[in-house]
Amino acid sequence: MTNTPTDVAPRWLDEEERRAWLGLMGVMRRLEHALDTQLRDEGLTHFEYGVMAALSESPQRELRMSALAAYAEGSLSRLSQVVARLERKGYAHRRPDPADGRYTLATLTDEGYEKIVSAAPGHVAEVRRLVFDPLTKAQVKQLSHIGRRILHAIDPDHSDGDRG
Amino acid sequence: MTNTPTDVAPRWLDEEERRAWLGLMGVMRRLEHALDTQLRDEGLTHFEYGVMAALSESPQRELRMSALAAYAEGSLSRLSQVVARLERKGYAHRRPDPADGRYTLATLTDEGYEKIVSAAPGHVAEVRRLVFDPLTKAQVKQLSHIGRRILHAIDPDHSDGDRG
DNA sequence: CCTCTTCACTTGAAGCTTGAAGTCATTGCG
DNA sequence: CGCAATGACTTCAAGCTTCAAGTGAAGAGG
Repeated sequence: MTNTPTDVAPRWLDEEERRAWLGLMGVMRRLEHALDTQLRDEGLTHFEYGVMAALSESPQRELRMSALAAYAEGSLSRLSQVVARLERKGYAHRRPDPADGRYTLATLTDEGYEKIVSAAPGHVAEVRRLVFDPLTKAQVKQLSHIGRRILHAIDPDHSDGDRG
Repeated sequence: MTNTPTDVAPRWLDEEERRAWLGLMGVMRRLEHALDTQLRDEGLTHFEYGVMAALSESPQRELRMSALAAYAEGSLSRLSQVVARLERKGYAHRRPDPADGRYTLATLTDEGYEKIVSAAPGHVAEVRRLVFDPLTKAQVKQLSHIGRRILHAIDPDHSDGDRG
């Protein structure tokens, strides 16, 4: 069925790799969508949830925008837009860092904290249902390793304590 | 059918699950971005590439829109917009199915075929570099299994060809 | 001081995606 | 045949993301 013709093929994907690739792509596309759908009732996107969750776990529920962008795996530009949205919703607040005016500190408001606390159980339950329940403990461990290796290939200096 | 938004706190994620989750999220966000970046030189998005690749491997390089949407893991609405874009670029063509006017057949033009053939080697090389080179053969196999299980949890009737 | 450069962040415009509503062909039923 | 129902796609308006350009704070050099 396959054997797509090309003139200058590097190493093509073999059957097993193809299966893995389809699986990975499917998960990437469908999981994100499923999580967004679950959070839709809460009026949050999955990315917004991630941002608020990161803030909620930080000291003073506060982080510099650049640090927050790294946690949330998004560009600074995207984060800026999203935090502006969260501010409009009353969930977050921004202020210049008193220690250095070039930095901006994003803070989770009390309302934002309540929001994330009430949304978290449902969200975690969905994550568990879709990702962890179907996997064995060994597979979860494998997934950690696999994820770390791919991330390292994408960005070698992504703060890793990588060991073999 | 609404998900219970709050209620009881379910089982939280343990350390290993947390690591796996961060890995998976990181891969989802960064890999898609990396692939889009690689294909940017070709003037294609990763999703467009997937659509064209699916067509190129089909008989007559032609598929019904709904079938194509399933292959590409996207909504029919999204696909419709994307194929319109590909049509504007001269890479694809649409026509009503002569056998039943409710269906639409999307076809890859010769120009589109040339495009995908010239873009494929670079793209596959990048996929290999980011995903398969860093993994052992055993991990690739694990990834197939893990992906299949998660996909099954997201959508139980998604063509289940599980053989081991 | 004043200006130049760097750095962290924000804004603007364009493009992509989404869910809802709309279109159009075929089928079912009287 | 007429007319509603179904199904497959398309379009629309709104929202989100992106890259590039812009803003403003801190420090360096004169």
